[in-house]
Amino acid sequence: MTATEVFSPLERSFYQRHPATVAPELLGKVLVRKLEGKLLCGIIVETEAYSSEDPASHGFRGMTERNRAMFGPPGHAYIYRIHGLHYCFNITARGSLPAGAVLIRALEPIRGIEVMQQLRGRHELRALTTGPGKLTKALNIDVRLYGSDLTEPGELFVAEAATGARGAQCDRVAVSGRIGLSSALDTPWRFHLHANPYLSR
DNA sequence: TCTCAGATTAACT
DNA sequence: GTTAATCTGAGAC
Repeated sequence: MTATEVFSPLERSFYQRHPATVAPELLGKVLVRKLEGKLLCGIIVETEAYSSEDPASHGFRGMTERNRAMFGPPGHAYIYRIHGLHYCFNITARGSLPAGAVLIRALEPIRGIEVMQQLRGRHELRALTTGPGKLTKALNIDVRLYGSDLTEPGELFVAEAATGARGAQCDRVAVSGRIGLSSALDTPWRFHLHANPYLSR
């Protein structure tokens, strides 16, 4: 990493829209994690949209202690634990909805890869961030970052695509049904960059 | 108060 | 292909 690289967070207005609109536009953006002076970055290659009008969403049945961030202001981190073991990282996004968020499912690592390998305990690039629980571990994301403002250049934020980053933003966006759900499978709210090698599956 | 399913992963056979 | 690991909230009792 060089000191000349500057990442600017996306503006709040980017997140003040429906999750299904925000989710595909997040593809190709860069997730930036500052960790002990080091910079860990990855291109977002796979997302899923969730909203309070969706039976599969945590926000569907009202606010609980865990999901309260979904009902808060847009552009913040919603982090939760799944199956008692793994964390999933979401970005809150909603227009006039009472709650909404976009799940980040997979990244393409571009900076701080050695640190990610340490955190994950794995060496293969394709095993670092190709799943929701994997990327949170690779970037050391946990509940300490719950509610973080992703429009501020702090420990964690989302920036415009870095120049020369494999031209990820030129890839085509593909749409499909979401993964791992038992309800609302006919809602095509999973978005990913076509043929990217770092998709979760 | 108790039970179960879940936006998952990795280590088994 | 199958299963264990193990936390939270909803729904049953």
